[in-house]
Amino acid sequence: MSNADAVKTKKPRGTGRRLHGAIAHKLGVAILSGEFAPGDILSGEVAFSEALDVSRSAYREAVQVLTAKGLVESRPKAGTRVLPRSRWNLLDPEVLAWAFAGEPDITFIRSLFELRGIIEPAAAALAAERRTRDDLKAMKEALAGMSRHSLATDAGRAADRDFHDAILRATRNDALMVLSASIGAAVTWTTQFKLRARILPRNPIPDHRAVLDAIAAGDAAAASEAMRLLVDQALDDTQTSMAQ
Amino acid sequence: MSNADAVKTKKPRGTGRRLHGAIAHKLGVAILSGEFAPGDILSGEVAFSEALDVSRSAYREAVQVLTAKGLVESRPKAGTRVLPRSRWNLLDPEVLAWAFAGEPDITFIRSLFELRGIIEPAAAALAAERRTRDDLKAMKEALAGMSRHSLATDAGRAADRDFHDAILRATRNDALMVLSASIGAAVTWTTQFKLRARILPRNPIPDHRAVLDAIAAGDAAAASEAMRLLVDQALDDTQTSMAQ
DNA sequence: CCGAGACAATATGTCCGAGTAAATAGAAGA
DNA sequence: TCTTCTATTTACTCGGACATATTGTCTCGG
Repeated sequence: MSNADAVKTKKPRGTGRRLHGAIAHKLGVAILSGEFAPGDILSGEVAFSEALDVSRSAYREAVQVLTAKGLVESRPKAGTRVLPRSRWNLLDPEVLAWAFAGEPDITFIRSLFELRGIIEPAAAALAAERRTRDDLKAMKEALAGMSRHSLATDAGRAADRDFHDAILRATRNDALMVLSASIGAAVTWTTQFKLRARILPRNPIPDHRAVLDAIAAGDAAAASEAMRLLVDQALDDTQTSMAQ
Repeated sequence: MSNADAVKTKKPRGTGRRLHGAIAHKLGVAILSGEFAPGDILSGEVAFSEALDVSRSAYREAVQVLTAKGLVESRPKAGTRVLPRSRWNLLDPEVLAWAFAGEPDITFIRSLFELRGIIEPAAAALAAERRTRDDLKAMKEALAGMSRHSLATDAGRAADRDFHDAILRATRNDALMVLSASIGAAVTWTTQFKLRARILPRNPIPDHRAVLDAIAAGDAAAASEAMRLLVDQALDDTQTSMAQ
């Protein structure tokens, strides 16, 4: 009975995740924040696993996660190398979460909004053509949720996400629906930025209702335009809140 | 009596990948092809690892990869469950590869083209405004490569990918550049479909040149329109080749 | 007869140590 | 100087053991 083991009874429950998930989170945030730059080498499985106080198995499984998301690549003798940013799956919801865990790059946020400005108006147009009664029902419920709760609450932000999600689902396009998670994350985190900067976003209900009305009417062009306005205003709010 | 071990000298080098990568590939294809449907449970780590003739560590690392891509979720006692399709990271290059490994869903291919039809014209417009001299040079070289080699060759398809990739890079938008891998994959595999169906795609050079010229001229509207035509024609070719 | 709480069974999660294979750096030779 | 070979370093794979958490069941009480 090694008495040294008795001291080691600490439970490294850093997050609520599984252990390897927590390790992946830690490493992912470190990479996204630039602590480990592309080209850097995380050499030494044993060294890192010991430094993080986990077994090599847990560390390796964490590295597999990072590899699956295109953040690193590991080869014998060469070690585990951080890949260039172009290989990162930046639209992966988890990677996105890591990117926003630190202080996110303003340029990157603008990129996300530019993507929203491309995807969502087009999606709204498609939704106007293809939406079913159930889709409209989901949108209305989400909008009602936004009316009940402020965007300052989790419930309000969830309703906002649900609204945009319902539109993307109404496009009946799997590839677009996948982007829902990414775009939803962008919506949520940018909203939190505004709050962090003590900026109260203007009342979003009218803009959202305009989109809903156009989709319900089956007017693709109007839906696209209404959504474009909505995204533009959200970008304005975000930029002013980051400027200060 | 370990003489049975001596027989076990076989090298299960299924693919060129690492072992856990090969397992992940096998499981990923099985899931994408519908062999394992959402909700199905891959219960029994030991059973699966033995069935695949690999250690439990290798199997677990493979499952971590699938988990990272949103294909499965595993919990103690409950087993490893295949997640609903909406949770899959269908735009992940590796997942896309698994989707095209079997016989891909026509609906899904149409979804990808719809996404291209949204992204690429908008990207071309942005590229027209932001392209540098180096960007134009890359596009010209890619176009030259397409002229030299037919799309029936790997080199030709690579040049095609390079062309679209250069445009997305010229947008100076990280979020759009990430989609490059996905869209590039869609371009490559759909081109191969046409070949498999003995359909010779029409000469793609003029269409591509039109896009390049508009971007070089800095005419965003023209670039967008030219790209829209290009994608539409590619979709036409693909649909006719799949119809037969 | 039905519901709530305790309990045990089971599958995943974690850890350990050894041995294998591969890729790069260095040494030896041409 | 260039090529080839060796040798070391590093990731990769394996098998086993223990810990942990969830779930289904069983019992007890209403």
